Amino acid sequence: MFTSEATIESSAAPVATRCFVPIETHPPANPLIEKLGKFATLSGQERDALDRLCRSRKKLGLGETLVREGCRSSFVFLILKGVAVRYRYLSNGKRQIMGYLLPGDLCDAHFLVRNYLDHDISLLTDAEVAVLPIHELTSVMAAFPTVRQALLETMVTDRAMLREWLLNVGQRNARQKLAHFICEISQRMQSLGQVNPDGSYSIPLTQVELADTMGLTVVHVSRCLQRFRAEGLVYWSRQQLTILDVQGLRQLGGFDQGYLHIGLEPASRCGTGGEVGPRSLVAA
Amino acid sequence: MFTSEATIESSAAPVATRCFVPIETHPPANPLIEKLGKFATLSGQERDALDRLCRSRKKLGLGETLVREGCRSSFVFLILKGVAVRYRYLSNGKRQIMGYLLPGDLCDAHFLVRNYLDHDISLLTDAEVAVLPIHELTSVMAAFPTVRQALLETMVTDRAMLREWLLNVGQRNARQKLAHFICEISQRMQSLGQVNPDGSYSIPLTQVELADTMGLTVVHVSRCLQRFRAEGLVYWSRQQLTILDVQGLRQLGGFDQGYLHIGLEPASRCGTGGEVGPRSLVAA
DNA sequence: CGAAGAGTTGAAGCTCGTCAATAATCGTGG
DNA sequence: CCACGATTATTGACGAGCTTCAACTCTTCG
Repeated sequence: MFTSEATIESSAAPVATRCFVPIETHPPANPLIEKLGKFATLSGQERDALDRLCRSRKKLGLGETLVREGCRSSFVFLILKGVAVRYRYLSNGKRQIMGYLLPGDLCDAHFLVRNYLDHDISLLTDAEVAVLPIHELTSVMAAFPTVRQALLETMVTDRAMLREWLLNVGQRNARQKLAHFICEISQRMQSLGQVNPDGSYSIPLTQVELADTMGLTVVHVSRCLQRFRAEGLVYWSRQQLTILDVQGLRQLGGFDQGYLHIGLEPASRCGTGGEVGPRSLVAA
Repeated sequence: MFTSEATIESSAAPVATRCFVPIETHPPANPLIEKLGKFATLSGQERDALDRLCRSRKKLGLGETLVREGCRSSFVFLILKGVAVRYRYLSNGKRQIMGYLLPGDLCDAHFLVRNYLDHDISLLTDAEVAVLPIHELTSVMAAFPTVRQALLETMVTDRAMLREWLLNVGQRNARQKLAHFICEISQRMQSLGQVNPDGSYSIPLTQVELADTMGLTVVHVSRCLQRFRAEGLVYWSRQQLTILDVQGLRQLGGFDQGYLHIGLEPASRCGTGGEVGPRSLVAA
């Protein structure tokens, strides 16, 4: 039942799996370049500059905190390998997870403005990060407008993801939330090429993280996941995620995927100059 | 009630009311300048450029839609007077409100990147807006780095507010959500000087908006508000908001206010260069 | 005045949280 | 290698918070 699904990706059609690893195939490629490459075409010069920017690397262990609320730093971290999580605690001990950082993601945009962080970021896995000096990053942005533009786009994308999460947490029920989130995270993993040969994903999240992501309790998450399994939708166990029924899952979660801006050239769907439409309050 | 509004500034004006209206007092001041002025000190040249940018104005009516999902435009709207709301619908008819736009706020950052909007924005009141041609805006940003920086900050602030909302919707119960939101919106109104002489606020939101903001039903919002009233916390009726117990409300909602970045020079609270702290998973 | 929107109230029920106990799994050290 | 504690996952019983449905009132506005 679920091997059949799983093999779809790997066997016959590797297309979806790696369509974002254009030319180079050497494993220790720079994930930042790959990521920005999705938003703009980078020249050799620009790629070199980015490579130089990431030269200082560091290995860190599971559970370490990258940035802490209220801190300012003259460095920005770039995730090279591993997964980090961004979150805030409430005084009552509850935690809201605000995002997951995968390879290629920057530990925040405070390089854009003098601004301290309002949350923590820490590691869900052992990881390797690059430590970018902000002033160097700034110079690169100044020297290469394309790079700056691409960086701004990552920020806009990030915000789009936040809005999507708000929608998810605010308006959907537990099953839908989970379904949507699973679609999102697997999509991101896929765009990074991090799909196992059997079509599953290795995602280092426990049910605790899932719960704190969607404002649910662990108990309830557990029950939902079990039902997913029983229904043949998703098999998530031992941090191995296998999606058995992609269609069903997307439909349940109302997942669109456009907002992730992963290598999609947004078709200009509608072009009403500065016109303001007539009164219209979209009747639900 | 609406005219008395304008006199607030001049009359007996309590301190808190006008601490963000530095020098000029002519009523039709440019709200964009005032807003950016909170992030940076603008030169006369810069102010002129911004004024020129906003020269094309337009009056619009309640319920009109400023921007529509999926559209791209070569203009950006700036709210001069009135209130707009940003939202998305789910296919099941549920709506999540993603933000409120008050005078001085820009109808989005798609001027930064070639990027279509993933939501609608429409008016909760009659309003006056300025229509900024994106290419002009871009030139101004190029010519005046200070302005660009300030604009980026508004974007970062916007994102901080989104995170705060996510926390709110995800982790608090109905009363806390409401309390938090009321703190936020009143704070923003206050920073705009839009406080009535009696200390109340005129906020054009119905309970429907409140519900869609926090992922609750109108019925439940109604009950909560009534209890607030009974408890002497807040009196919100007929779009007139009076906060009776600021302390109590803030405590209930866990409201901090720092994230709004309203005229606060962020003290560099903590200065650990690029150091990575020791393992520490903050035990709740 | 009549219609439409906004707010209120009550009853009933479902989703999800809470509490608590048990398994399963993992990392660590003896 | 097995034993140990710690984390993670599962299960059941129970209850609370919030939703749903429906009726009714009040206000606004043409």
